[in-house]
Amino acid sequence: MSQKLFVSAQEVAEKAGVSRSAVSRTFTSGASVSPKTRQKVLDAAEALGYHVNHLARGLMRNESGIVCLIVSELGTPYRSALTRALTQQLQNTGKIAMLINTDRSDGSVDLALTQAIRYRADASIILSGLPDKSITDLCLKNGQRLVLINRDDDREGPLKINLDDEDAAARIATAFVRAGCRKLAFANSQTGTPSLMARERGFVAAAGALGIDVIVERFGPTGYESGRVVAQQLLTRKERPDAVFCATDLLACGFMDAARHQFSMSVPDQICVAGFDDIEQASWSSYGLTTFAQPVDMIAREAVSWLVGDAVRPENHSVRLHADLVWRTSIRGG
Amino acid sequence: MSQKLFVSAQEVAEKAGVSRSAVSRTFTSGASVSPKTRQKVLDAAEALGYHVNHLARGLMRNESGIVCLIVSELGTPYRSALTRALTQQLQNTGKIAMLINTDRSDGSVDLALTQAIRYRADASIILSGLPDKSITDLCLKNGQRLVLINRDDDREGPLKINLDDEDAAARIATAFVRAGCRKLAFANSQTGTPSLMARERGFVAAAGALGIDVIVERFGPTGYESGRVVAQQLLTRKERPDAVFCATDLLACGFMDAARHQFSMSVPDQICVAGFDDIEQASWSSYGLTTFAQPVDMIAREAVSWLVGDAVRPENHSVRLHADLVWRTSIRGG
DNA sequence: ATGCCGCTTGCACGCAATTGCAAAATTATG
DNA sequence: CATAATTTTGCAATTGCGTGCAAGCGGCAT
Repeated sequence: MSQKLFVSAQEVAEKAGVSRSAVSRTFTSGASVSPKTRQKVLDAAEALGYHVNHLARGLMRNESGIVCLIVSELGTPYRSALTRALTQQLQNTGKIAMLINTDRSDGSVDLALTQAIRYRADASIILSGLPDKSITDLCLKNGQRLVLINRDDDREGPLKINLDDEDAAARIATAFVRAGCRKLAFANSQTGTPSLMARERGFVAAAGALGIDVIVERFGPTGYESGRVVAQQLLTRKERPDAVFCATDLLACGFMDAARHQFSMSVPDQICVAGFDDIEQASWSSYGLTTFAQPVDMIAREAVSWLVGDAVRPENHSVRLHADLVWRTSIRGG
Repeated sequence: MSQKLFVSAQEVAEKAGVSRSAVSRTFTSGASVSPKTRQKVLDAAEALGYHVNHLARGLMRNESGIVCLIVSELGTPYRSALTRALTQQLQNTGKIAMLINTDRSDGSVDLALTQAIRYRADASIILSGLPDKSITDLCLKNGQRLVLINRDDDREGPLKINLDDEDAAARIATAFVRAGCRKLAFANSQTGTPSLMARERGFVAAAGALGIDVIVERFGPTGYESGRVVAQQLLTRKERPDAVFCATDLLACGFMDAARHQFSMSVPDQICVAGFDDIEQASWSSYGLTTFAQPVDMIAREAVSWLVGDAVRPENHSVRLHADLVWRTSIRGG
């Protein structure tokens, strides 16, 4: 009574008075069915509430249609925006997203990928963390495609999508100098993820080329609170910086709030601030943060089109996308 | 050569020198296997990189382990926080989340549920929109469980999780009055979702009971920009309100920013503001928004524990959770 | 009428697992 | 040591579906 099973192709076949294969062919694009049996099947299916079992189909075709999204800190603006774009793109191409949370703990990503393998996901997209080589090898060996977003890794096989972090950092350094700033600082988290470190490297190097030393301060995870703490550290020095590049917008928001409300400083008059990601909050008028836009839609498009493509893909495929500078009011001039 | 298939239980059985059932039993908790065959199987599995095929398992057991999350506007702080909590809870209980984006378009949710049926999801959790009755009936008939979060619907079968929106709205009305406000306003979006309308109703009713008329203004979707527009509408009246309850925090942030930066008003001295959701940004020092906290973790726990429970569930199960008032600085006094 | 061609259709097998049942192997008991 | 009791184990059936193969069917030219 309660656990009534789903309708199967068999039942549809009986009701339509055809063979089960006819039902199967009706729902398989490119199969040979005459228009009239096709219609009989569709009517019967509609009447019974039949829907193809994608578990069984996946079993046969050896292609589940599932793509695994591996994410940490989904509650964060940038991560959720990217996740949204990815699931949307996947849906548009007939795939479906499986979502797995990870945390900082060791092996968390490996566990997620194991789940992806169990469900025979066609591919996995990794937005956070970096899996063990043995696991990625297993994925690849089984024909599962892998996409690494913003994780600068040099192993072969996966598609790697990155931004021009270093170049962007250099651009903002010159922007600061052009605005008359001379005491530059970089605010980072302590997570040390590849893209954050690339921004730091690029900023320090570009400033160095202009003859300026950069004060680098790192603290905690990549969030608003850390931005406040770093502000505390930078603004209690005897020589305050007059421009700060924050590794992410969340850090920048925290920094600006502390600078304004705790140290009564004016942005951009006394200190210029820039961020990275272009989260929605960056455009809110309390911040007006000048920042670099992550091209989330383009990232999603690149990832998904590569996943579904049967084009022979080069062994070491890597995409580098450009981050546009979005100019707002947190830097003087412009 | 490329599409090397996954390792099957058959191959593991051969390598371990046992039958395929022994392999199956090794990976089925509660099955009877002797310690030594079990070990032989585990060794062989490890060596070959074998992982149980959950598609096939789901087929046999008639239980896929998949739970469908149906969400719109995932990029939004509240939605992403709730989604995160849900996927985490699901993982903790051995289930896995499938994520489907919906938009405002007709039948978008129905399409999502169809996908859920195709993949034989054990359950679906709907965070946005409301599906057609014919579809939910189909889900329920097939033994798929349904959870509706913040969608006040009266159909039988699904679990409904709601907050005490009306009561919360009444509490904030008295708080405004206690702070000395007399000209109350309510800022809403035009989406007219049940919980938003409940907040509006509750606020208007409670104010009415205190002898106060409420100016209600509605605009657009539920986001920051709409908050700004509503501010425009409310603050250009000849009699400005001195307290505004915004249906969500995003609206409240937009409202506060417009009030401060566009109308040069001081919050809370000239106007008090309250929101709903307690998104992370509400606690940022630029806002310090007094708001009601959505108990996302508790919502997730309730939903998931009901999904996995075999307890006979009453036909019309409904949970009403309490939204705590988080007092910050956007209302005078306290 | 016969032969040929092309499109449909059904049969039967295979995909990767779980599980009831009975035989075999192990252990406990008299 | 024989017998009973208790696991363990393998066989075979089952889940829902896709697909190669051969048979069936209709149309057309000879």
